[in-house]
Amino acid sequence: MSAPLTRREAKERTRKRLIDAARELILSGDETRVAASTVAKRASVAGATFYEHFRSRDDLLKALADDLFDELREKLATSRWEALAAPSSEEKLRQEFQTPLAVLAANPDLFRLALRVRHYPSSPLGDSSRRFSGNTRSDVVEELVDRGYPHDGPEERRRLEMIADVHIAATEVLALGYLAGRYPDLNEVVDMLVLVTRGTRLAREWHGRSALELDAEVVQARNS
Amino acid sequence: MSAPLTRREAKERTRKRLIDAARELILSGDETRVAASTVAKRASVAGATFYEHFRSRDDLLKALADDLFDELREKLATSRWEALAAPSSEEKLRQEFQTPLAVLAANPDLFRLALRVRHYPSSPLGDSSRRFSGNTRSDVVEELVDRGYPHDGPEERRRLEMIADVHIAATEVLALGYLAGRYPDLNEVVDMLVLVTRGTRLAREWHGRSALELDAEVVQARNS
DNA sequence: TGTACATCAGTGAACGCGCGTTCACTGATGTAC
DNA sequence: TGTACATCAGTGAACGCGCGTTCACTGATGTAC
Repeated sequence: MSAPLTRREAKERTRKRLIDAARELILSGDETRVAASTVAKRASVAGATFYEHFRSRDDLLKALADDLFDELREKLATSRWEALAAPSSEEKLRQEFQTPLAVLAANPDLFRLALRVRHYPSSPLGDSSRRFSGNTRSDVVEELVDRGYPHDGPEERRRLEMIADVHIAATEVLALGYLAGRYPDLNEVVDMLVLVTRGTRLAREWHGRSALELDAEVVQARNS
Repeated sequence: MSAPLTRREAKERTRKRLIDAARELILSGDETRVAASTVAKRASVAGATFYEHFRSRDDLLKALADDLFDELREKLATSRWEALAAPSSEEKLRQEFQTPLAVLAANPDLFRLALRVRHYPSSPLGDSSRRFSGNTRSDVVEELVDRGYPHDGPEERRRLEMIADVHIAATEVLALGYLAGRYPDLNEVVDMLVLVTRGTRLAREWHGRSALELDAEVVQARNS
């Protein structure tokens, strides 16, 4: 039997249907195709109903974008917890790349959406997306500080941000290559990311010395 | 006095006006706004004239995209020539990052366009953009081979592609950070990129050994 | 060199389409007594 | 518990807009004799 829906329940149900419909549409490709009318059609309601729930198309898109990116950020944030549980410090480092990679690989639609809208200043999704990127960078910077990277003064902070940017970007391209089938083995991908940190972590010993000086030292040490 | 334009000249002039208009529009933001009618208006011709020169809106967009990305690739390709001219091998490496960075920084609109359309499967620009990305990766892989990175067998080739992807992605994010004002000093950016190669070039000594084993060796060497 | 015709670049007006949004309305749910 | 009215979720039809594209046409340029 059909439970006698209260007005509130009915309205919430319809709203959810609209949001779900928009979500499917937005994740399955081109968000320029996420039209108010299309969303309504997919939710099996009249076009006018859309405006009983959202002030405008952009209103829905913004709400949805916040939801989606918060979700992704939360999933990515679990990586640190999981990494902390790893036995050795090497395993910890690998975990710190493994989990984000797995998250991105498991949510290709969401991942691709983030990549797509990131550079669209005009898109209503652009804002949430850039906020998301900024947050992710902050998260990673924090991680680096925990790992003992120097972070005093603006120059060292800037360096940490650069390292975070590089780690994130590297993770993203390689995840993309994995999704494209170019790098079928995630272990190889993690190996590569660990290798990148072998370079960037040299910044830990950077105190006024230039990259070239530092590099020369490392090379000497290896050859000795 | 107005030179008596021949028909051919007149038509070419109009075509150029249309392409230039489209180019300005596409570089100055949202390419979804590059409508046939907008382009015609900006070129000061009637809307119907557009179709005397291009079969459709997509036709123009594709032609334009090819032009733009070829242009960018050509500019980036000069980096290798310039790098070869550098005196020392360290300077050479720095140049290999410095020039691409300078190119991206000098063409922010074009750079941002490439980023924007890269992940749009439906956009008529998407194809050219992805072809461009693939070419750039090949170019960098070639560069790595020249620098003595091992490239025998599918595994090593894959590794080279990964390294190329990482170098490109790192260059791009940092260039973006420079454009955003977050990393105002390009020298610092180059330092960071050189640091990244300090990690990835460890792949040169990788022959069947794992990243962790190799890393342990390096750490030992440094501490000795 | 002049005349008659062919070609062709460019035009204004119109078409159909999908879209975002509005509006007067309907019928079911909630509430006051 | 029943009745009269208020509220409100959802609707169908319509509006205006910008867009991609087409079409019959114009007037200048090219060509054959």
